[in-house]
Amino acid sequence: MATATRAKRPSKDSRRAAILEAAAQVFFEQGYAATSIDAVIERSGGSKRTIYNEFGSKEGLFTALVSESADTALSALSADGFEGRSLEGILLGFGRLLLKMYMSPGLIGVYRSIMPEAGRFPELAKDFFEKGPGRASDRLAEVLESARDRGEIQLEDCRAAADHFVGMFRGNLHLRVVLGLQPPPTSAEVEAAVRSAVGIFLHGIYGDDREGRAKGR
Amino acid sequence: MATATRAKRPSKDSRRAAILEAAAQVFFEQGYAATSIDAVIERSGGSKRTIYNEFGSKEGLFTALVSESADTALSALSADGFEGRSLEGILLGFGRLLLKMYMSPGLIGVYRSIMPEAGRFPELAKDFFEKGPGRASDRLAEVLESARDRGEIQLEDCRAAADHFVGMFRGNLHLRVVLGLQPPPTSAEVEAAVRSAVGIFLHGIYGDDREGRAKGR
DNA sequence: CTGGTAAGGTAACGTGTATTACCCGTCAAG
DNA sequence: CTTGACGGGTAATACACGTTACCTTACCAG
Repeated sequence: MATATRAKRPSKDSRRAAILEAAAQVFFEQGYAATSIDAVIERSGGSKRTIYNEFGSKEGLFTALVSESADTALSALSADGFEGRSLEGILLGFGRLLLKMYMSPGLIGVYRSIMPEAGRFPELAKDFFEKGPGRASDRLAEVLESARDRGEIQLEDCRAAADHFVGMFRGNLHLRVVLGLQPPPTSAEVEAAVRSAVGIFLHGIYGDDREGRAKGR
Repeated sequence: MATATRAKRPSKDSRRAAILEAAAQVFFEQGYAATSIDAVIERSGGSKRTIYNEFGSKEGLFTALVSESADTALSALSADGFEGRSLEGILLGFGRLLLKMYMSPGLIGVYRSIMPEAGRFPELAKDFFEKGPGRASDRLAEVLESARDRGEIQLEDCRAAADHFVGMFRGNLHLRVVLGLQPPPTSAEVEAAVRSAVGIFLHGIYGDDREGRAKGR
């Protein structure tokens, strides 16, 4: 049996992808409990049997969907090329990355759907938090600590500061989008929000000797 | 008919309150779609008929629950006695108020349950946002603007800054609690988080002439 | 005390849904 | 071309839930 499965019948992977695509539409729109397997099938084509063969159950499908959506949306957090930059540059880059991630349809959907189900899927909630907001905060805390070690900033609790920074990007703008009260922001709006947040955060970080002040205009 | 309804049969108000109490437990724990009317009755006593007489439908019950929970938790936002205080004092007080509100069981529950239902209850979502995070941001923006007018701070976009401030109090700590990954923070943790957030926010706000610097220790 | 009214309780109804038993077409080997 | 087996489609099953029809009981006017 060749590993390359050419087939008239759609390949296993494409079936799986189509189901996950359809599942994203309905689960992320209606929530886990209100979504029926039939509704997924209506959009993906194929049959319920395929879903049960591939994912085992409704829970399995939801778990796989959330897990993969989060992984995809959050994978950008791994690729950090922040080495040679200034602290302001790092924060701006990090902020843009964060805000774009948080505003991506995949993560918005994960947010919407995981909240009431966190009790039913504790491991999923834990994984999501640690891979996303938790990791973002960890990485930023490291950056801040090394900056503190170099004497660039003065900060008592780098971890708390990192949490606050991350929180600024899940503020009212994010909430409005998650609640469906407004469409995702344009690139210009994203950029403005990032610059504003970084400005506030940065100028509160610099110590009393304000050497870095002239750098930003 | 006397207004004081002494009754062997529990008064209408107490029945209503008992139902809402029970509804809060199950809706906020399981989410709207996964909650059955029977589950509410099991905890409140009484009968389904009572619920349908009082609230009309499952949707009506949920709407009333979210609406009243939000009103109760958010009523503290109206009572502002921030007049004579310094900007730092105002922000600290406002921060404590915000964080305690966001961590209250009622608002945590509203958060959990309204997210995936925002599409189904657009008005409820809008009301919630405007009465809560939106209003908080509005009020803070006013405070910031008047401070700017007095020359205390230099800030381009007070509205954006207010959103960021509010966002810091819905950061990773809040998310962990909403996802059930940790219990609500103690008073000491709340105080530490507030001081940290206000510190970052404030020292980023003060203009180049850093007159207010000596005030806070 | 008595009758009338409205609210509370019970049980049924119809619907929707997760899951599975069964059957058919398709694909690879011989 | 034939054959055997496996994945995919259909329909049935068992169940849970929102809602309501009907009955019972508690309250109040006279």
